[in-house]
Amino acid sequence: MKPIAIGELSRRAAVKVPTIRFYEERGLLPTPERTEGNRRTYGEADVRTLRFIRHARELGFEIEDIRALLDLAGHPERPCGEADAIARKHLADIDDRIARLTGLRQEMKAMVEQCSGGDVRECRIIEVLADHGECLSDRH
Amino acid sequence: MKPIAIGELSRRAAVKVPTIRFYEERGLLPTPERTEGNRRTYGEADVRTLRFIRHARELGFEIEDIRALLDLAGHPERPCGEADAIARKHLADIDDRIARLTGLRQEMKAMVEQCSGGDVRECRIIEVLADHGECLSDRH
DNA sequence: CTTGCTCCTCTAGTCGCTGGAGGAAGTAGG
DNA sequence: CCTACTTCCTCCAGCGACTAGAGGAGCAAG
Repeated sequence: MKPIAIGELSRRAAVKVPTIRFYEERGLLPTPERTEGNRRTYGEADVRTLRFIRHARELGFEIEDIRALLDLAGHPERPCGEADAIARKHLADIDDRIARLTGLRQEMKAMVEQCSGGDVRECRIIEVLADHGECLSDRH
Repeated sequence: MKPIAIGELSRRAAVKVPTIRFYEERGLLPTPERTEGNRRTYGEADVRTLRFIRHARELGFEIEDIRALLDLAGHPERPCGEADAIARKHLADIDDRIARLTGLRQEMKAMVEQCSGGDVRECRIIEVLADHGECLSDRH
């Protein structure tokens, strides 16, 4: 297994180099070994971990949650109730966000469709934004 | 029309007091008049403007976009193509976010359901997050 | 050996707030 | 009129999660 440089890790995990260093500083990634010339070297495990982190971030997990999950992953003998709790919390969260965004989409769509292409005077976009009472949805 | 204090404005527009001052500093709210004792005083127009801002923020508009919209609103003689463009950009954005979140929801749901309640050893949550290839969706 | 890329550390900036310190002004009750 | 309480003022620091830049060193290919 040949060592992986930070740039390659960056490409393979689709995470920018400074962000990798940031994750290391925040304790999400283990302190990597260094070459003689003081460069970080990684292995395949780090690629997986970093993908895990990126993926979790895309799912909206906060750094703290991710650290908790990684801690858990590092201790396979512990029951996974905690990981489950974190994930469930996020499921609820995601449902909420989808509902909100769907409502907002309705409004935004209506706004765009009602725009007559004329002056701002008769532009519904600004009107609708100005008066919350005109919203199509009350989900927010 | 009696003057409105910042606290009342805050309650009526559902925007925190420091956030109001922040918006003022960022040029989203006009510099308000002051009382003899140096307190900001607002009017009904400010309530509407602030609601406009809050609403736009909830829709995910950035401060810069909001400033552009407000500028437009202040010049009713200009054509509203720009407002339309901003709103359209956001509609596309929202659609994208909904699609992504829906995919993520699937995954998250599968994760939670597959959690056996046993050890981390057989916990799907960590596995699924660790390996992007197991995703149910390719939308992200 | 030189060119050009990657990497190092460190610091500062981004966005959109949020909170606190320390003090002045306004208000309601006695 | 005095006191107590609330609201407001300014200024400054901090949050999360990066992102960007300066200034310098290491390394691989031609």
